Amino acid sequence: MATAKSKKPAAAKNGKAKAEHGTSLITAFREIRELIVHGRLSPGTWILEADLAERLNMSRTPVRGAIHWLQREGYVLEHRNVSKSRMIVAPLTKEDANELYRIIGSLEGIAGRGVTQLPEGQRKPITTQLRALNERLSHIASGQSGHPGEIFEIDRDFHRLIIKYGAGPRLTTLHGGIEPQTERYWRLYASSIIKDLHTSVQEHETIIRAVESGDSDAVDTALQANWLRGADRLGHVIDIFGERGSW
Amino acid sequence: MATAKSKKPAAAKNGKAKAEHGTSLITAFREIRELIVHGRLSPGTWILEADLAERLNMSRTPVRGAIHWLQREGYVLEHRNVSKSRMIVAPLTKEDANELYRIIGSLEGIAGRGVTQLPEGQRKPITTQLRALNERLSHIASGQSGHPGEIFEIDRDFHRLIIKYGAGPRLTTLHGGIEPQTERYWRLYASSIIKDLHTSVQEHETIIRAVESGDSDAVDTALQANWLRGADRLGHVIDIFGERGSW
DNA sequence: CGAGGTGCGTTTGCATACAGTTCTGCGTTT
DNA sequence: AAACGCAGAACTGTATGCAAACGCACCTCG
Repeated sequence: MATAKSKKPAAAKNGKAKAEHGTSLITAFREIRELIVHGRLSPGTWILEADLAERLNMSRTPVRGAIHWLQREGYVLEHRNVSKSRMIVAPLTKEDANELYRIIGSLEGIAGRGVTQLPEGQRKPITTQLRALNERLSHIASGQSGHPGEIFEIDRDFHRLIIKYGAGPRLTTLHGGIEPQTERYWRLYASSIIKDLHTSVQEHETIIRAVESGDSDAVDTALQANWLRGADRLGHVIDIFGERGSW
Repeated sequence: MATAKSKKPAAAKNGKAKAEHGTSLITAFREIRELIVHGRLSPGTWILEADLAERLNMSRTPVRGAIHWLQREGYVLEHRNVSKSRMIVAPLTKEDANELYRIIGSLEGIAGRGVTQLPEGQRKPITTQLRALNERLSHIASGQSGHPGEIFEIDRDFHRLIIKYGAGPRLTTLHGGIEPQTERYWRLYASSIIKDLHTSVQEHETIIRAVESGDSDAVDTALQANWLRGADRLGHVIDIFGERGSW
């Protein structure tokens, strides 16, 4: 495949697929990231520029740029040491998960400190929102009703709130680059998440209380603990099902 | 400038300027980063692809990619909200410095924890190296002899050692992207660094002792404190000399 | 029969051409 | 004289062509 592609050379001319907003490069970046995160590009498989370009109805240039971005953020690795890199989708390993979760926990810890340094008038509505999200999680935990996707989204929103109010521009960008990668692992983890959900709810409750008390160290610690526990739970699942999952 | 540049269209054909190793894109990335870090591209000024391409003797394509990398890492920002980004060299502000130092301190804290978890046989030679570097700093501090560049390099090597032995691949990459940005601020700071050098030496000593004792929390805390103190000192200088420095 | 070399195909990386958009500067009009 | 509008230029973003390099397979020689 991806051999003689003289079929749609200027197919994107009539602006069919670029209907979204933003530039093609950003579109390509998001699309390819989605493909990787959702597992449509399996971990360990190698990436073909021309193939993706055709799939996204654009030229190789923006696709190329997007792949390089993804490489820098860790979604893509280069096989073979130097020169003429052959890009592969980053595999999912236990060590990588541990490192990834440690990093994001640490970053969110910083953001959590930022939240505590807001005046109390601003902190109050934030805790209200956090509590509302955690309520929903708690409700799902007791009712065993929600499907994994919903749980994931609520949890993600919970953490994003902290970033939104506690992180500066740099930290926000950094987090935005790393956070989606946790979704790759989360999908592995989804199977066994529901039974541990109450633990997560409790950890979140600890975080909220720390925010309310305004104790920076406690917030930092609680956020890191939440992620580290997540890494532990994830590591357990990986031990059972094997690395790289069953995509 | 950067107007009608029909002079050296295929000048790079004979492989004159690409004599180094690696691809052009990586070369461009390093070169432009150097230009920014060393202040030859002043903070706040806007970046012209064509101009840089001519300066580096290559086409706009790799330059373009490099600029996008730099943007993602925070060396470059886009002026004008969305669409048709006009890139500018990231300005140096007090808030940014604080955020930057907090982030890198946190990341090195993780690496520090990693170091403490090595078996003692491997940890010993590391502390020896750390001590040797700190000796040199201490010597300079008492003799008031070294020039700022040397001090910077020794301090950088100190922190890089911790990354080298305590960080995984992800953390190493992340740190490698962020660390050079501290140099931009360090140059601002250079003027008043020598008189505070003994403080830095003491902080390093604390770090080393924490590593020796194998106390993860202590190492983490000590590293973060070192960076936070640095940010404080830097903030003081910025208050005096004004933002954006006197490049 | 095995091992090493060579040649071809595929793919990446770079350069350049082209189109769209925005900013600037000058002229005209009120 | 000042302000608004138009025209022109310049810069960014994208597409495509071209060359070199990597990998694989086949063929040949020991």
